[in-house]
Amino acid sequence: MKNEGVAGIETLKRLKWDHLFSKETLEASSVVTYTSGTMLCSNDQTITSLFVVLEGRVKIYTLSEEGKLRLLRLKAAPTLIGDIEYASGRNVLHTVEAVGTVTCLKIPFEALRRYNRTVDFTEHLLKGVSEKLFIEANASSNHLMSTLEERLAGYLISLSESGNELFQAEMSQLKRKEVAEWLGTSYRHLNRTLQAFVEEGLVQRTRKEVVIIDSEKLKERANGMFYE
Amino acid sequence: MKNEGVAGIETLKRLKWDHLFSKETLEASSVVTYTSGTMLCSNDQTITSLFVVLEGRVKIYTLSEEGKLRLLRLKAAPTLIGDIEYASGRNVLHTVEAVGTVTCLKIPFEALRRYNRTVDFTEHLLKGVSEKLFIEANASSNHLMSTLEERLAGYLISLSESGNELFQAEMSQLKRKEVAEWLGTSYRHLNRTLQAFVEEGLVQRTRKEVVIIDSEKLKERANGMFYE
DNA sequence: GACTGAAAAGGACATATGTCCAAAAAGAGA
DNA sequence: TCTCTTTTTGGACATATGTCCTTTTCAGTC
Repeated sequence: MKNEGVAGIETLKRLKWDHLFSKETLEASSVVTYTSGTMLCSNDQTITSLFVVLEGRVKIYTLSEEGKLRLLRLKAAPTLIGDIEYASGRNVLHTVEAVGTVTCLKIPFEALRRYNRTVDFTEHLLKGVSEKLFIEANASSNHLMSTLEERLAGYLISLSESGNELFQAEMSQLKRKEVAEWLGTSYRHLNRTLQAFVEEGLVQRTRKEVVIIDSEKLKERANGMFYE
Repeated sequence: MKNEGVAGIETLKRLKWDHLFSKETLEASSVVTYTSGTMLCSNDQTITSLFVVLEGRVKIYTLSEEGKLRLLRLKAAPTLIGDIEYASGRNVLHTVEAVGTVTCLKIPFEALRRYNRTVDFTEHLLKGVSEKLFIEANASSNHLMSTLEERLAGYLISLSESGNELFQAEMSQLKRKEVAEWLGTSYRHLNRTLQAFVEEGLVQRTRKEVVIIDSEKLKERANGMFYE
């Protein structure tokens, strides 16, 4: 790790992730900072490094050829980017973009292959990738099997219930447009559905935010949909 | 491994998977045979063993509370079942059902944790889970971003192109109803779309099968959609 | 060969959702 | 305060897809 790396190691220790990497691996790595809006990697590209997001938040999405955006998640540090590609040897699955300033530890795949094939590290990757698969699979099923009304109600409920802090930290404060992208619908239709909730007295809508009025009925509308 | 296990080891060797498991692990495992239609595991259940499908084919799907079926894949041996759950510690993500007779090596998670925490094995799991994530993510994007027409055309093309033998082996010979479940649509709408293709002279439809007539135009209709 | 159950085919209608716009409202600078 | 841009809001319309049925066709089996 280059001279600027000390801060990186500190953070790794704080996260209890320092045991995952060998000395040689860290020496081959560097701490990188990205300004808001920078892509850490994008769709279908090849990448050659793993990113350990140490600080900041990233936005994960796919962009189709026709330019449609599918927002998957906002993720807060700590998180891994490039794990799936490292594991599968494929091109980048999802585009990742910095939201605000982001600090990463950038570790070449090459170094991982040479100096880091430990059970600890591999199990860490495995656990992480499995979690991502769970989230993706659920999102996918949810989308397939329910209407926007249910998903939107689920989203609002998930933002308001206690015990769901991680989701709230990551997914609140989306702009309206981003909410639409995340729910996989058009801005227009999101508004329409929101309007319906307002008319039924389930929520109140200001220009800035949506406030839940009748969380019981809203929960019924969500029909079991809940995000975490 | 119990006395019936010899056949299991033979198969593992043939698949070049024998180096993945320690002697102790194999001793704690057993070879199990399932008759057609049996569930190896189902949605939201807990499981405690990994299944190495040695012979036969399995059907992977999720069943929602309302009884809607989402068919994910037909998979031929060799394949792993329960890897995601082993890795994440969560309940079963997808229901798995035997199609025809299926032979598995059943390995308790317990034994894996005790006797099998090797880099080789963990990397094998990691690679497998990543692949599954890729397939799931693509399916999900495809579904979100394209109409049934495109997906159906893509399915038909994917079944006919050479160089796609794995997909063909696993996904041909679905019944019409299953195709609908896999494409995530209703039987009715699948028929309607098929009918449109017939009217345009893209395919010919007998009661048993669909034959491609104009694969060029069909490919255009698929609009880049291709499954593998 | 007639019966029967499963699969195929499609008519009729409802609806969730997308597309395209235009007007209103709010901020951001100058 | 006045522009200029961005965001919000919603009208009008098209369409992809689901739901519910009825009819047809075929593959067994008694």
